[in-house]
Amino acid sequence: MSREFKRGTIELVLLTLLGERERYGYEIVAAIEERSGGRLEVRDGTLYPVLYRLEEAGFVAPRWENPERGVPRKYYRITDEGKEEAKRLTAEWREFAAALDAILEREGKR
Amino acid sequence: MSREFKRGTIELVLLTLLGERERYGYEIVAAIEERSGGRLEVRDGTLYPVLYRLEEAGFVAPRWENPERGVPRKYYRITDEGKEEAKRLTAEWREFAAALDAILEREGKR
DNA sequence: TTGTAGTATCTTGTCATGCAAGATATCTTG
DNA sequence: CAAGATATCTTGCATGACAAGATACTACAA
Repeated sequence: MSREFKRGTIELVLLTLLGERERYGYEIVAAIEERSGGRLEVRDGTLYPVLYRLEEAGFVAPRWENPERGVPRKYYRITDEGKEEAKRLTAEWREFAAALDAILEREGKR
Repeated sequence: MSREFKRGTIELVLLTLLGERERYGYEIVAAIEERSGGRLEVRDGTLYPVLYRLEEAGFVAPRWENPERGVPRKYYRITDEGKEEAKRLTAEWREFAAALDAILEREGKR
C-alpha cells in the first residue's frame, strides 16, 4: 500500500475513532487494522505525534489511567471542536475522493 | 482542500489522463481542473517534476512538437509499463478508499 | 530469579513530494 | 511596443509518515 495515500487521512481516522468512544494509542493502532480488514496500517511511531497535534489543536484531550496492574494508558477523548473538525475533514475527504473518481471514471467505464 | 490528500495521487491522475491520449503538461493542468469540476488543482510547478519521475521510470515518453506558430509543446504518451502501473495504482487507490470508508462507515450511518 | 515476550508510550532522523515563487522564452493582441 | 497568454523548467521549503530505537512495566516460564 502506497504510504503516500495515507497523507492527511490519519487525523481523520483518529477523530472518527475517538468520536465513537475514548481510546488509548495502542488500542487505536489495533482498531485501525481491524476495522480496515488489515488493509490499513498505522505505526505507533506515526500515531503518537498525530495525537499530540490533535491535542495541541484542541481536538482531543488526554487522560492518564494508572491501573493497579498493567502499564499506564493515556486515554484520549474527542472535544466539541474535534467533532466539528471530524465533520469538516470527512466532507473534505468525500469531496476529494469524488473529484478523483471523476477523473478515473472513464477508465472504470471501459 | 487539504493539500495532503493529493499525495501520491497525482501520478495516478497523470497516468490515467495520458492513458486516454497524448497530452502536454500545460494541457494536463487544465484537464485536471475541468474533469474534477474545479475541485482538484495541480500547479505546473508540481506537474513537471512528476512527469520527469514518470519518464525516468519508463511509464511515459516525451515528444517535442515545434509548431509553425505557438510555443513548443512537450507531448507525453503512456508506455506499456505505464499502462500496467496505471492499473496497479488504480487498484491500490480503490482499495485504500475502501479501507478508509470501512472506518468512516459507522459515522456515515448515523 | 532470570530471561523473554507482551503491553504501552515516546523521540529522533530520514525521505518523499506538493507547493510557492520565480526564471525563461515565445506568441498574440491592442 | 507593451501587456498578457501560452508553455516549460528550477530552487527551496514545509509537511508528515516511517523506521528504528529507547524506556518501563507486567506476565509467564524455566
